[in-house]
Amino acid sequence: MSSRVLSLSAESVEIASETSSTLKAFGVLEVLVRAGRAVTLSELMQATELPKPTLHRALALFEEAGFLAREPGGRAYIIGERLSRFALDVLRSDGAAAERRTILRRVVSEITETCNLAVLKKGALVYLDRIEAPWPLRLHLPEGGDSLPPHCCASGKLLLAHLAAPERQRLLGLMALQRFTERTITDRAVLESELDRIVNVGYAVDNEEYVLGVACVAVPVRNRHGDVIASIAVQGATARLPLMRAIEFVPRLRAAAAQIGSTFG
Amino acid sequence: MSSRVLSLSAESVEIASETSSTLKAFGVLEVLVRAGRAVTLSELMQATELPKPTLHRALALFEEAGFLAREPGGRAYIIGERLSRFALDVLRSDGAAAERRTILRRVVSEITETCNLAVLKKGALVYLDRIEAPWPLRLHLPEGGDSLPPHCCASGKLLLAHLAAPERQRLLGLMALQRFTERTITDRAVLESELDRIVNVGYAVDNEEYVLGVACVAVPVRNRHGDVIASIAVQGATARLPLMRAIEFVPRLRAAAAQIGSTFG
DNA sequence: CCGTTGTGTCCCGTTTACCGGAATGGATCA
DNA sequence: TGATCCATTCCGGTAAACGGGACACAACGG
Repeated sequence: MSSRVLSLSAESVEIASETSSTLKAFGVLEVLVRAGRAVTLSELMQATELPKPTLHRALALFEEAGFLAREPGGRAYIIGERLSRFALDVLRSDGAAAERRTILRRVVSEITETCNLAVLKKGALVYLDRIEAPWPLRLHLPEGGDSLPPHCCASGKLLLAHLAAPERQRLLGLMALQRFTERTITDRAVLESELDRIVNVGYAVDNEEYVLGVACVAVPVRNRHGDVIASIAVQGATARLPLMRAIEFVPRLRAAAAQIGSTFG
Repeated sequence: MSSRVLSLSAESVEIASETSSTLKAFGVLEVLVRAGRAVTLSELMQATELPKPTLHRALALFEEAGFLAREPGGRAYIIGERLSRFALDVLRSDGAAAERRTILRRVVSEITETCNLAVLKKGALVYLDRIEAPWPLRLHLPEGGDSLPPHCCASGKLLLAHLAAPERQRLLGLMALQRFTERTITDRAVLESELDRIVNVGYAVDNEEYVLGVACVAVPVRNRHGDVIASIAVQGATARLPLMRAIEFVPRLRAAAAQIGSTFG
């Protein structure tokens, strides 16, 4: 049937609940683009759950600006010249990202375990990049936008540990220390001494503290002033990668961290 | 030097005089993306002539939503994961994509061998499109989202070869050059002279360097400024398509490349 | 031929989120 | 230590987005 609702209902909630008109409009574009064909107003209404006039205004705006166009002979919207050009520019301007990803990819191909590059953003851990090792058993973690609680993963603890003392205190005081497994550290004093230990040994581990059966080891990435600005971590199922073996990767991770650090101005 | 003012003054008038906040924000993204590197708030102020708080709000919005990210350790803005994914979706489902597909299909029907259209994304090769020739023996390559290592396929080498010199150097220095067959080029110096040769002759070959029994020939797709932005390649089992015969298709591929180049604004 | 249904577009009073000058905070360098 | 530059936040005024609803228009079926 043609009643296929663009199969994008997951997205719809986000878009409709978005407060900013700009992001709403951008979400509409994402839906349209992912459909992979000309899309009509009503299809977009179903997919985004936005009111008709709102959608119409956004689409008219983009059409006026050349980002969208109308299907010749029909009313459905298609991608415009300007948006197409913009997309090409995006893909061409990924110099530094390409470098980092290449370094990460190389580590993964050497140790054949999943690695990631993460930073702390507003007190939460977010991944800048992640390369999966080609094992069938994979951990499905929030990609890109979403974030992880820092108190229970290696990267998070590592980045917390290297914060300036007052900042670290402030964050620790605010964090909920939610329990995920029986090994999650939920005691503030214990976490604090763990962080001190991490600074001393120079790496952090997650011994099934977030997901049972998954262990991680993280090392710091430093800029040229020596500040810790990100972390590289290796992560894997303990069945294949027991913590002790993961720790053996620390020297290799450190080498990659040095390379990646030098890509940050 | 770094005193380059993004050389985008032409755009600035439009953006500052734009009434809609959404289009203003989009214009900012266009400027940022065209810069091709991390850009700071003040640089964008000069390039767009927008007031500081306005810019800051737009950028914070995009950062929050994952379209942009910060240079870790720095303040400059870079392209985020979500924008990158969006761009790839646009190029794949563009109205122009239909046109490109038509051109590609015609080539395939003329030479009855599989052809594809690819770009580099974050240092890896991704297909924008691919038309299979109707032979029973087909190569099953990573579909859709996945990507290929560039050092061992014709398109990858071709696109690497046409990168700006410093960028190419950095990427080469970092790549793992994993071996896939006995013919894969795993020596950096050899690869480098191969890339130089590719620039000179104007096409690239893959002589069973990725999969034994599969050969490819790739030619560059250029935009109207002459920049290499993508590649078209023909690929086939050597049993049916020995490399020497594949090379005979170069003129035909070049003609298609010229046509496809003109579909990229 | 005329309802009916499924569309796309427009109007307009309400409200909210954007605007941008100015003040604040926080680096870096002399 | 103070000067300077730059990013970030504040805040009152206002313009722009919002969305219910009405209207046009086509495509059908009775």
